[in-house]
Amino acid sequence: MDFVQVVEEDGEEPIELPIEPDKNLLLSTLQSTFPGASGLKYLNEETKCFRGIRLNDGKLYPPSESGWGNHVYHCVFPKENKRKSDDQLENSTAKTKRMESRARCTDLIVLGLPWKTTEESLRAYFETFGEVLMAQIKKDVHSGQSKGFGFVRFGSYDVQARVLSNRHSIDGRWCEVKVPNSKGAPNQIPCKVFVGRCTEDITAEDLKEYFSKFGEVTDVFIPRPFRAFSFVTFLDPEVAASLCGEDHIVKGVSLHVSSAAPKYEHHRNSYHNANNGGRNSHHNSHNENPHGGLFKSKGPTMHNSSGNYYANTAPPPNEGGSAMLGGGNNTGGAPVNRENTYPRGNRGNYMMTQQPPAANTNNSSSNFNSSQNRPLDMHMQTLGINPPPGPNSTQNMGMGLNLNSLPMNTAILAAALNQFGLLGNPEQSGNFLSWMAHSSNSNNMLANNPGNRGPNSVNSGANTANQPTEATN
DNA sequence: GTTGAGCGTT
Repeated sequence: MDFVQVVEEDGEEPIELPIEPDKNLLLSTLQSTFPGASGLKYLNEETKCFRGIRLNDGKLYPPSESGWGNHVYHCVFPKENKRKSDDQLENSTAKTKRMESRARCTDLIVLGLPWKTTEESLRAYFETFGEVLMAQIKKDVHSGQSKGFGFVRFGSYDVQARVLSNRHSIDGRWCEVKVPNSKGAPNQIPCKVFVGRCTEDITAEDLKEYFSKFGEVTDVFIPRPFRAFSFVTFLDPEVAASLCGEDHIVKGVSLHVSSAAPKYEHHRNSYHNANNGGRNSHHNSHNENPHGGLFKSKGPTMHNSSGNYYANTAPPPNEGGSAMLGGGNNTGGAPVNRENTYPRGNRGNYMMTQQPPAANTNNSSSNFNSSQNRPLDMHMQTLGINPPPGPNSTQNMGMGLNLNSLPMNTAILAAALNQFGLLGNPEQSGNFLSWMAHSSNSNNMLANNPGNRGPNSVNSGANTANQPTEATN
């Protein structure tokens, strides 16, 4: 068997690596000794330059017909910041690259660690791939003994991707590195948009035809029975993003495009059940739960909600009691959060994306979200109004609204809801109207007198906490 | 003090 001499750094003692019968050196062979190495180079005596070794299909090829020669080869490691000029590249592969680099890192679980591996040695191992933000070993609380697994987080997605695609021998044991089950898919940009103000005569084909001029449409979903909104999924999430917030006229109707998955970042490091952008779920991503049951998938509890689709479907009439759970997509057996489901017996069991309604069901405002078993936010999206973002927004009034951030008069909203027949329950409509009267006063939308918040303001303390302050000094 | 599929006291 022939060998090639390889060093990681100049001046080190070379290590001889075996080459294959066809004279190639397997990249995996190289990486088993030099984790993170992406190639080889050697000093060309004639030019005094380093010459790179051809890599194709996981094989490193000898630099000349005569083979590897007597060179001492140097490992090449990817430079993390090499690709700063990505913006100049606009072909589709560059775009894909860009999407990847935009994707965020997640903690990775490292399974099968030797008992002896420490956080230091774990970090040292992975630092050969790139910047390590965190390396931890899970230990028994009492004994301090390693449980044989740990977590690692990288500073760049490229590094993370490379780590995930390699096998790892850490402290003499083959270990597995995976995205933890406790995470959803890594955050990605949604491919799906919400299209509000649809009329019944607008077909999926119409939408597809119209929106295809912006990019490839991979899916159109129109909930049945008719509910005045639909979802359009694009192949390219950037196309989807670019359309959000716009009005588009289809068949003479002004449709409003908005995000299908408002991102409410409750936990900074939370990628739980993050919407994967529909890329892997074009046929399974409408969150429709037609049978009125929970999603069947089980698994470790997820913390829900970042990037969950937002109340985009309601059950058919008479099928109340279903809980629309979490998330966008539940692909890959992504676990479903059961924590945020409503208790049994609570009608209008829609996921609120944040908190179940307060126990006080007599609270009039809390009923609005249950109007016809649909969250008010959904109605708002139907009207092309995005629920206001922000961690506290759905706590206002207990109903997913920060009134002051509404872009419109609540009276108009009420009228529109009535117009759409979304306030079917007279009792609840009554509640709605009384709430509207309150909120109209309190947020001065009708009074239109921003400076005046006199003693008649009906804002409760809880709500005023989230009101924008009018004078900051 | 043992072990070898799993999923993280923040």
